Amino acid sequence: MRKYYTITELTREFGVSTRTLRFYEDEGLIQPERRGRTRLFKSSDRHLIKEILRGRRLGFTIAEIREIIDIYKGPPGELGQLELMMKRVAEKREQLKQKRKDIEDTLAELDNVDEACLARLAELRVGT
Amino acid sequence: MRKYYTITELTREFGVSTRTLRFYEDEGLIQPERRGRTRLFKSSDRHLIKEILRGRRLGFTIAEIREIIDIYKGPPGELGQLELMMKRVAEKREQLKQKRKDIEDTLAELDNVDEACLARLAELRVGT
DNA sequence: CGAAAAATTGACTTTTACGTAAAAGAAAGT
DNA sequence: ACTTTCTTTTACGTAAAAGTCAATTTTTCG
Repeated sequence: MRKYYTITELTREFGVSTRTLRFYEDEGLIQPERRGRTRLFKSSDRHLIKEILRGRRLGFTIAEIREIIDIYKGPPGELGQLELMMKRVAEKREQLKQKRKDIEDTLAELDNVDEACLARLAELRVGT
Repeated sequence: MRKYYTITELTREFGVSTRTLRFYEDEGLIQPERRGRTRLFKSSDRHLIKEILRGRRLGFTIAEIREIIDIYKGPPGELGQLELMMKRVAEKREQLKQKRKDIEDTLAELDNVDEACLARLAELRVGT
């Protein structure tokens, strides 16, 4: 386990710019330590970045990603808060399931296209 | 089977604005007929809109959605084009599978959160 | 130490995907 | 016929998510 990552190490690993990581910091999604002015990223920050980018790939907005991250931060002590959190978890789950269904549907259509292509290829080989 | 849909019928059905549908037309994603100036949407247009919105939910850009739609338009005749298309189908499939994996991972983390919440709830009930 | 490479801040710009408003032509109900 | 409701075009506006540029530090390494 490494102690710290520099910002450029992480930009290279994840294929994002420094501007992007600083933007995420401005947005409060990550809070790397500082030595003087320089940012020091720990592996927990690195992991958070992974989650942020995962959310991004799924088309979530920064606000939505923030919600998800807040959820990960662990359950609060108070009863009302707990119930609210579980409700939010349920909502996110529904969103994700919808997306998964969208993916399955799209994959199915791509399968059809693929078959049509193969059929057309076969025709061509026979020499239409 | 209905013959035509008006623009507002579709906006209501899909929960989008007229501006959005016109925007998609400007972008060449749909091409409704015209009677005079008024747009007439057929069920094929309606179906296309469904696909567009599905892509949108998945976080695809308009350009990417256009690619997918172009793919659906059916296999071209020429061999080179066919091979190109199959390559693009394969690429999209990979993108979608990545997204699906992202979803599974996120769902798994939500499961953990849920469990933690339930555990905390149990503690509260016993009276910590 | 001293130069080169890396990091920081701040400001301005860009792109995407629409929102909004204005002005005017068409449709439909009474 | 008249009013209300739709619809259209044109044009400008905007929020989100960075990109880009410039001017400074700060670090690193020979």
